[in-house]
Amino acid sequence: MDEQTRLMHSHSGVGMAGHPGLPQHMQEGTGGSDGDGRKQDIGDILQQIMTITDQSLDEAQARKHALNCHRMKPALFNVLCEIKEKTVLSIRGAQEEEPPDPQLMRLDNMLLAEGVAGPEKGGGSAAAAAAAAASGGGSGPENSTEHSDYRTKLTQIRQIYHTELEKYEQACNEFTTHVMNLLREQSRTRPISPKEIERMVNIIHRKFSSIQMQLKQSTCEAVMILRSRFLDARRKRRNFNKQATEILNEYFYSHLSNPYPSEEAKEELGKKCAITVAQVSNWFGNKRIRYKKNIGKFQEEANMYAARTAVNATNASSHGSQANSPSTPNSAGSAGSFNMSNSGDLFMSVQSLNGDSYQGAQVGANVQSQVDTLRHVISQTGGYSEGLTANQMYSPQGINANGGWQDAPTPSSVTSPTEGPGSVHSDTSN
DNA sequence: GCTGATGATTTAAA
DNA sequence: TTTAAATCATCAGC
Repeated sequence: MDEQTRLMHSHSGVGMAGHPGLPQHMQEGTGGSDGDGRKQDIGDILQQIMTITDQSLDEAQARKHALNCHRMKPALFNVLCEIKEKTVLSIRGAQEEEPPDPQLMRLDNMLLAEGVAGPEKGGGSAAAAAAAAASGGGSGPENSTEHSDYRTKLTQIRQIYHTELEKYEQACNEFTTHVMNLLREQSRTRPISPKEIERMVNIIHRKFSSIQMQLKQSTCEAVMILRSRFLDARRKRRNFNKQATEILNEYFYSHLSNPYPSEEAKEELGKKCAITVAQVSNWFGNKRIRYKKNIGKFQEEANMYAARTAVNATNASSHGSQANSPSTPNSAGSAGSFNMSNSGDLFMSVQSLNGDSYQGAQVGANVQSQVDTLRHVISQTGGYSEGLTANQMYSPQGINANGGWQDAPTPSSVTSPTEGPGSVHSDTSN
């Protein structure tokens, strides 16, 4: 800067013709040859620019006016703009070429999907539909009330979002206009090209869009909270109806040695219970772990279902028809039909009643007597105890020493478990 | 309101 | 991918 000033002072003596406030000798011509004269002109203008702050306001205004009206001004302006373009702006320009922010895109997509952004869709009908689906398609008054509540709250979020967005946009436009006017004004004395103004506008927009992103993020969070509050399946948990539970329990206890229904069996159970396959899987997962954890607690239940199964088996046998139970993957019941009438698992459920057999579970004498009764019933049906001895019937099966079902790991492709002396085919029976 | 039951979710392992 | 196990969140009976 000092060097520049010093150099510029060395050119003093060259002035602007016909302008007030300039040395008289400067106004009399360009002086010397054309080339030298132009150089001196430029040097003089630069010097005046550099010293403009040292002058009084009136003097500065007069010089400013003189500069604006100078014949060399447009050329100088262009040159400075060009230099600026090649240096600062070229660097800045490279930085500005950014791909669209993926996070912003995600937020936009989510807000669109939720019906918060974009055109009004009846207060988030898509989300309401999702709510209906999540609640198992229930269409009771309770559901509709909750959905309208959900919609109301979503509409509130939408309104707040749009209000804030409008505010941001308004502020952005105001600020942009202000900056543009300022830059345009300054472009009369500084080398500011329209392109640079445009870039500045883009920078302002980016700054504001980062604020917008925060708004979108907050809105998304609010929607997520709302969704979890209203749509979270856990919050919407409803116990299965009694009949469904009975069907599931019936299957579980009749396949106690291998309570891993195949996909087909799950589908069939799901159909019968009016629940999804996933729910069937959940139910069996829960049941297995809870049964294993506390066999004693489930003894009575197991006993009851074993008895029921036995009775069904008896009826089935005497009527020559099949009981209504889904087949296990390794049972040889007719495909698609519910066949548990002759399942060897019946024995397993009976065995499970024998507390000595499983992890120290206690079984009372009454249970033992029921087991005996069941054995009797089973033996009467003919075909269930074929080839089985009393020892086989009471040998520990199903849950092994580690607390797992023997053939649990391959539920969908179960083959016969290892059959040692005194063992019973886990699911056999055919 | 407390407590057990229960359906769903998450995490780790195979 | 399926399962066990742990955990969460709600339901339901008292």
